[in-house]
Amino acid sequence: MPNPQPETITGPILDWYAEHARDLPWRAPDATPWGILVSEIMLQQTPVVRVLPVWHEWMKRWPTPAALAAEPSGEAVRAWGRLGYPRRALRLHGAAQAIVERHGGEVPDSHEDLLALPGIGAYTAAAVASFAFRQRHAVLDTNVRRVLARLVSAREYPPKAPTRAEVKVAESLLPPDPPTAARWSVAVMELGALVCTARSPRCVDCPVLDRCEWQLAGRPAYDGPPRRGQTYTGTDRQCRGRLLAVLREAHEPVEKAALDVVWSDAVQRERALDGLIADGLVDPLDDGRYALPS
DNA sequence: GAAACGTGGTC
DNA sequence: TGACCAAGTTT
Repeated sequence: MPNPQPETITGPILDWYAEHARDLPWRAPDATPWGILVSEIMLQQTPVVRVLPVWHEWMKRWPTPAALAAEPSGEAVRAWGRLGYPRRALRLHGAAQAIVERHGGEVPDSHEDLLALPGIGAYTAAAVASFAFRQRHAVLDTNVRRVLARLVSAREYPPKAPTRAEVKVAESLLPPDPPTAARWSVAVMELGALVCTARSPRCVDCPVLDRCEWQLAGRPAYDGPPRRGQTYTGTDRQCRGRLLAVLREAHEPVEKAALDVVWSDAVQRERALDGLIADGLVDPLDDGRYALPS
């Protein structure tokens, strides 16, 4: 059941955020919608500390969507560095092009238009609409889902995939005033990132400890199905990463042999390379060499 | 709805 | 040491 008095939860968390929020550049008063959008894509499945230097580099080099859209997509992939999931770089470049073509170079402010951009799903559309345009949307990322699972549902962890019920809970807590709702959303995320963490939550520092259903239930351990199970060593993913790293670090097209040396299993190597080409991350040139896409 | 998709730090 | 985790999206 939703809390009958949401303010008893939102109030203390908003107060906590006012005092403990990290000073992140995409939260600065002069942050642009574009800068916020770029940060949201980079932060998908990626820790803040790793994003910071790359974000600054991108903002300096491509301060507007038009600036990025004017460059080859391969430059976005190269500047992505080792953030991981390089298809995000390609999609961000595609989003920049779409913003120029469909929205006159301005990041759109509607959830619907944002959702239509490549690489932007339900979470990121809600996040950009909230954080860049101060709108009222339920923002359900992994941090918020974990906080609400504990606070409201007395579970240590949320379900594997977001459910209708989670959306309902998030909406029931959203303050009516849009700017306040936007601040609330970032505040819950921050609480999840700094206090209500996955592994060792710092409940002693929690502003709503006395209202936490998980705490009141005696912090029962997670009892659902295993939440993970992906090894990395030896996978196609690792192989793709090795291949792409060669192209990122080379500033001109490379011979096939330069790719062959970084992965010994030829069958897997060819499969991974084909995948990269199919994804548009690698361009097979007519002369037999390979390059980042233009 | 499950599976694929990078990378590096932590306990 | 190896499993888990970090502001998800796409197919």
